[in-house]
Amino acid sequence: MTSPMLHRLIEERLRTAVAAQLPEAPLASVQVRPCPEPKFGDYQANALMALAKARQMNPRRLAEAVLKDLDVTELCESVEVAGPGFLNFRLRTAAVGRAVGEAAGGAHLFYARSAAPRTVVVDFSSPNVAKPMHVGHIRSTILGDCLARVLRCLGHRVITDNHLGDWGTQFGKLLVGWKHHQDPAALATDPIGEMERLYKQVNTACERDPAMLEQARQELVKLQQGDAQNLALWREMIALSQRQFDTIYGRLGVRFDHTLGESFYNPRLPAVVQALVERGLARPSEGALVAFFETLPDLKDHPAIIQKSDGAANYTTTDLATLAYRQETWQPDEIVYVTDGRQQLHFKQLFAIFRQWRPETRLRLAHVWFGAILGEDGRPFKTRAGDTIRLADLLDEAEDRALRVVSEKSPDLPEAERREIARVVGLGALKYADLLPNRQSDYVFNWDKMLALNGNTAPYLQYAYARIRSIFRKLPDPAPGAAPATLELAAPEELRLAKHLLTFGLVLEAVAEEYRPNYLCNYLYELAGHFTGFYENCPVLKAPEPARGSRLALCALTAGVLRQGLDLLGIQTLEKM
RNA sequence: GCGCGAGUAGCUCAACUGGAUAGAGCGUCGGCCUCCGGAGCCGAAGGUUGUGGGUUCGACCCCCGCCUCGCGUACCA
Repeated sequence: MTSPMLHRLIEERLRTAVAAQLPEAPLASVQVRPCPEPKFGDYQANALMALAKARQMNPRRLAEAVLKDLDVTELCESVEVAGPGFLNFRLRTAAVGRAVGEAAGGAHLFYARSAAPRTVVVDFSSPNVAKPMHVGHIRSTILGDCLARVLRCLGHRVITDNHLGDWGTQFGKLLVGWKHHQDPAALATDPIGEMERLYKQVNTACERDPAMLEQARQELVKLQQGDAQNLALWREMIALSQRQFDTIYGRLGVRFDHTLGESFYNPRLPAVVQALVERGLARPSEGALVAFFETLPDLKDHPAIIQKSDGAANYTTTDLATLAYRQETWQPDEIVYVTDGRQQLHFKQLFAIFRQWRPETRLRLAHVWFGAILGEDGRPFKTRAGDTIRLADLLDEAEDRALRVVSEKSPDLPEAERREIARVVGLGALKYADLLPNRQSDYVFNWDKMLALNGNTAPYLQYAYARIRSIFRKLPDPAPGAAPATLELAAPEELRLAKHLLTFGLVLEAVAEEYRPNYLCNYLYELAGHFTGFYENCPVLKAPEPARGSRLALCALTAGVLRQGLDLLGIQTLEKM
């Protein structure tokens, strides 16, 4: 009867009872969820109302009938029909104590690995070669990494792939700049800055000098035709850029299983175009090859070009080739693309073409899009001079600001320790600020808010963790005895904390299902709040047994869930701060 | 024009398949230091969820109209 998640046990039994009453009813919708108000109970099921409605039954009568077939007596002290047909479950304290005791014994941490693991490709970050990573890359990188971590934690096979922008028309201009205007000293000290400068210089020149533009085109054509010198220079640009990416990803703790950039798919593009034309999915129009969507209302007026009039493929084609490659290579059940919301139309087109091209596929395709990061003025987040903010500078500033706070609050710590704390706190704050808002809304960037020690911030959660850890440092016996198998949960604050711990897995599943890490942020913040209530009202070290053992176990489990939850957000914890 | 998205407390944001009295932080006001980390805690005030209809036992959420803002809308990605 044991399980990391009590609600799941209740749910299974409820489904059995519903099936007895309504044998034909779909059981997936029958779910048990936490009550919004503790006064109603701990968990509720409201699916019966919908089932009754669809069958023109009296919802309360159905609920009462189901209740007769439902036996959860060892888990719940009461099950009631409430209001128009809610089913409210109130857990037995002993059942909570047992479940939490199992976790304290190391059996689980309130979540379960999926019974049906999927293979999921997560495509995120995707910076461009020869350009600095900037603030525009942070949300994709942080969100994608977090989703990959959560999916992995739940037992899915996750493949992360960084789809670099390493091909395209910009390389014609870059090659012109590299060959004629390069400053070797600058390239040695700041290769990305120098490449950026070269691109801007040539790009500006092209705008007023057709000869320059033509020269860039020639270099691009040579590159595309496999010119040895241009290929070598292009590879060097990629290598220099990759070093920058590695540095940033190293600081962020982000890693990729694969880095297959756009150029990897070049050899596959002609076959994709040919296949689409042969299947009648694309046809000539105004000199280009274009896919039309007459039967899809959303896309009726938005055809997609798959081959430009100059014969070159564009990003729709590259993405189709990428999609096909991933399907053939990894046989995923699901591919998740983490990009900003402006690409919604592109992904609608991409998915629509792919569905027509491979109608037999059961692949789940998800465009996980996010809003913009804005400055205090409500405009896109830029430097005071109006320039794009480099990601490296942003990370530096996060650490600098955190160091100032740490040095002010803990001046006695050695500098090396303060710097390490500042690194963890600063980066954690930055990531958390990105993960906390609903990803689909724009959010306003604010250093002071993200680094605050109160409110829903990473430093607050890290602080909560460190505070718990300090309790264990105060133990006279550094290796306390085993936690009790069943916790005593006499105080209301203990019970509330324990019940909240029980819902960790539910939240992780919601994050994975809807691709929304903010659920996890809010869960952890609530957990810290429940812990505070417990901590203020329930002495731990001075409590007599058996309360002391139970409370120590609650502390250890809260710390464990905080650490695990923050780790899933890509955020580190500290023993002291 | 069309499409997508947003509009929730003074500000920044939440709100878990439609579910019960829409919640936090900041700011404001008022409390709590003999106590395991005060980098803290407790409390109060603050709302016609842009607007007008509709569906429903029940709507921030679904449908229709309107207003405001952002983004996108065939050869950049």
